[in-house]
Amino acid sequence: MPRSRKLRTPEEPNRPAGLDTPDGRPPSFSVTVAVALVTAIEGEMRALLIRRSEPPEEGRFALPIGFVGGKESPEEAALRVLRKKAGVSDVYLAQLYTFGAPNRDPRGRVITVAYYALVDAGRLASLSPGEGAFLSALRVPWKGETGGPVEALGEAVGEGGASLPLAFDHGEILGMVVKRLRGKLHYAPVGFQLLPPAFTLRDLQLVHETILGQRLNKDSFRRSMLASGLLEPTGEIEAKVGHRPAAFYRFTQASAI
Amino acid sequence: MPRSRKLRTPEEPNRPAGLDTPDGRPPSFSVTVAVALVTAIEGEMRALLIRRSEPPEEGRFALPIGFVGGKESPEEAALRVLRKKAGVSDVYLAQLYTFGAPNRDPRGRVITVAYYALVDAGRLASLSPGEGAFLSALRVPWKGETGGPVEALGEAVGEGGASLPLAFDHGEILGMVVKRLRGKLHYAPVGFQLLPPAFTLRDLQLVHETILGQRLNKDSFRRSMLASGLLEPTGEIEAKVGHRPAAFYRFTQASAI
DNA sequence: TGAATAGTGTCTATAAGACAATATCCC
DNA sequence: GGGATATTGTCTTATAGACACTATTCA
Repeated sequence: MPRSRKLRTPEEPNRPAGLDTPDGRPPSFSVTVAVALVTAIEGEMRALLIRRSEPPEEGRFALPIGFVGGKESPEEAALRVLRKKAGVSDVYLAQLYTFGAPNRDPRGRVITVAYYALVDAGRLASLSPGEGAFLSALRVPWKGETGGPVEALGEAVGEGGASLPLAFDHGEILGMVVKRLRGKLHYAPVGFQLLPPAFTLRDLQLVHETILGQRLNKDSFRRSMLASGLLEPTGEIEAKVGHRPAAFYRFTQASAI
Repeated sequence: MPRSRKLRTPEEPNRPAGLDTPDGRPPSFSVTVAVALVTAIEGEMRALLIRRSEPPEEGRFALPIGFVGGKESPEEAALRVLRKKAGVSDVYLAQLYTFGAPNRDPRGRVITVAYYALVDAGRLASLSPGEGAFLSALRVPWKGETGGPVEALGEAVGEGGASLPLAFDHGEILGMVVKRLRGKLHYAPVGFQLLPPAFTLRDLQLVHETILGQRLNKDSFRRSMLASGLLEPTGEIEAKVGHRPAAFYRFTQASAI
């Protein structure tokens, strides 16, 4: 039973014992978080990107990233990064995937926990993203839940803008976000995190269509959403819309996704 | 552009620069993996547990765990742990969630990447798990995809065995596995990872019912599975079953879940 | 032959898609 | 009033559940 060393040394802090590694000693990692801040605007998925001003990947576009500090959880780090790099708080945040390939970062052993955050487009308009940060439109080159990387565009998808060079594996991460959201939509009311508190059925359908990348049947969508019990009318209706105003709804559940 | 230090020191390897942390310097982490090796036997979900023979959590029951080595990815570490602690290779492995709360482990800062592995019960019978390892039945105290921890039982669920004390947050991890599998079942043919290459529709239905924790309509299940195009008859039929033999099927897709 | 489950066919209930008709607002 | 979209209602089609009936094997 050689449980061995009880003493700590600076370069090897106290760690769980009795576990096996190839070289016998657990190596040290840096842990970072990457956050995909996603919204839906005018039928497009968009994500916050920041142009990198220094190596590595200088000049390429990256998700907000940051180290996990010594006294915070990865999730807290993600929220801190969102606050600092994107100027947003109180957003829905969920863990996506953890990357840790040995040669992922040439400068050392790094584990990255990727998160995605959802926010309604209206709130982003009044926020102050940091230097070089902007909302890039996403082009998804696959259907359904096939998966794979997505492209980030400088302009709106419909305007044929060139795709931006993405740093690291951030194109893959954004692709996983889209795939995850499409999956969630099958059984969870994802949409309301991308919408203001009150919205019309048309707004909700457009968000669903934007996430799924395909048109939906209007009648069926109305019926199923109204029958789901997740919506309740606010009593308000649209104003000044040039046509019959739609009723506003809110979600009856405060959480979900 | 103070990209600074190119030199490495033992206690602080070269790390990405230009990122913010509360204390200015990225701290070091140990990274571990925990693997839930899950199967379905006779209508029960089961997972491999190992009784811990040393602190912390001595005497409690834990998933197979291990450090991520210096030259392997977390996924490779998970496969290595499965091979060493459970004696299994060539299993379906998927990432589940990453845990990294600051006080998760009293001995230092640890990030744990949790995985789940699926294997058909027949294969486990011929394998040799390590010392103190066994397949524990899982009792799921919630319905649908509510989520929450599950209990591990020393005996079969139906036999009223006492629930075993689980180490760390492994009850939560197992609960997340069940929740994840139930979610996947809505849109992916999860079942075939828990079945041998050839199986009857009854076998498949029992696996689905075991995962979901509820009975399914036999007629609808048959129709939808056969209409899905995911199954094809092997041409073989059961033998010596005391009743009309069922046809064997195989999955037409080699991957999925 | 009987027990037991596999597999088929049919009917019904429910959900989804299509489409027409009406309602309501702003210009 | 005209344009535009919301909302309601009805009809059709697809899918899921219920159930009766036949088929096949082994004890």
